[in-house]
Amino acid sequence: MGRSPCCEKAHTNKGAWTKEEDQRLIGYIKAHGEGCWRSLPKAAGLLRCGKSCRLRWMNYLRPDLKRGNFTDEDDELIIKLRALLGNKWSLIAGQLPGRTDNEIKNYWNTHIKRKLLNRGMDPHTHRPISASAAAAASGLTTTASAGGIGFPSSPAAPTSRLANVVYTVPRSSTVSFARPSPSDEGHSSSGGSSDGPRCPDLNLDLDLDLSMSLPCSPPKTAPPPASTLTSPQHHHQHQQSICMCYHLGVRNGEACTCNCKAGSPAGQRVFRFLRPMEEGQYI
DNA sequence: AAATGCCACAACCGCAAATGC
DNA sequence: CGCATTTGCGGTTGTGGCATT
Repeated sequence: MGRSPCCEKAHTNKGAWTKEEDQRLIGYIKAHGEGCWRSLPKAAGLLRCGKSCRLRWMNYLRPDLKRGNFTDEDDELIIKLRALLGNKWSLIAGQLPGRTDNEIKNYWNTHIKRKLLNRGMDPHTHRPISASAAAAASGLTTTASAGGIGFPSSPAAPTSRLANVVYTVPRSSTVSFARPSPSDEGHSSSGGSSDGPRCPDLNLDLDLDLSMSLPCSPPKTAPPPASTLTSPQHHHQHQQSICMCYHLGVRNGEACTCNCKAGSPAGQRVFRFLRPMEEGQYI
């Protein structure tokens, strides 16, 4: 019963990849492109499951990956994005070209958590440790503490079922979140148990680089050529049609009322999208 | 020099969304 | 429309390398 295994485990290698396996995978993808991960191992002569091949390629072998240390600017961006998005590592990685979700996730767990602790910040709540400790002492869980990211908690905040959250972004850019209540969002992955607004008014001072590519449609719908996906030219071409809907979790352009399709004028930009809240998610 | 502990990173697992039929 | 399959994501684990004792 249940799901069939993704591959025939008895005949697949596990653990660290060998150079030969890497070369086989690189060679196959160079010749045939990405995709069809399920059938790729057999076609490429690899004794691996498709998921393993995909992970190896995405996290390690992709030619556009940036190796090396994170800069302080990267750190700060990750901290802000993590505060904004929660553990949406793939979305965070989308803002850091050449970095993978796995890499950022690991980096967060190993470096940035400690960095925040050294600053006296709780890495989970992004609030001063003392405040978190006080909240903990008073019996509040991190999820229940309404404040979120370093702004004062507001117990008197309204509990509207569709709380609008406006994130003000420098460079004349404003990001708006309209968060549906759990009963409104049937597509939420884990249902969500948000009771009350978590971030009624937030200014993260998030300095988004508008040159980053943020396609309105999912890559799957309109996939750009892999070779140009991360090229500076590609970024430049999309500077005038930025929409964060897809990268922030809304698929198929739903709930997107931004001007990305028509090409918004320069200057003030307003992005609107639904941000599904995960169960136990806090920002 | 050997033993032990810690850390960082790669890889795996399970689940949910997306897609195809 | 419903089911099966594929893909992608996030949490967790395993392991190799380095530091310390």
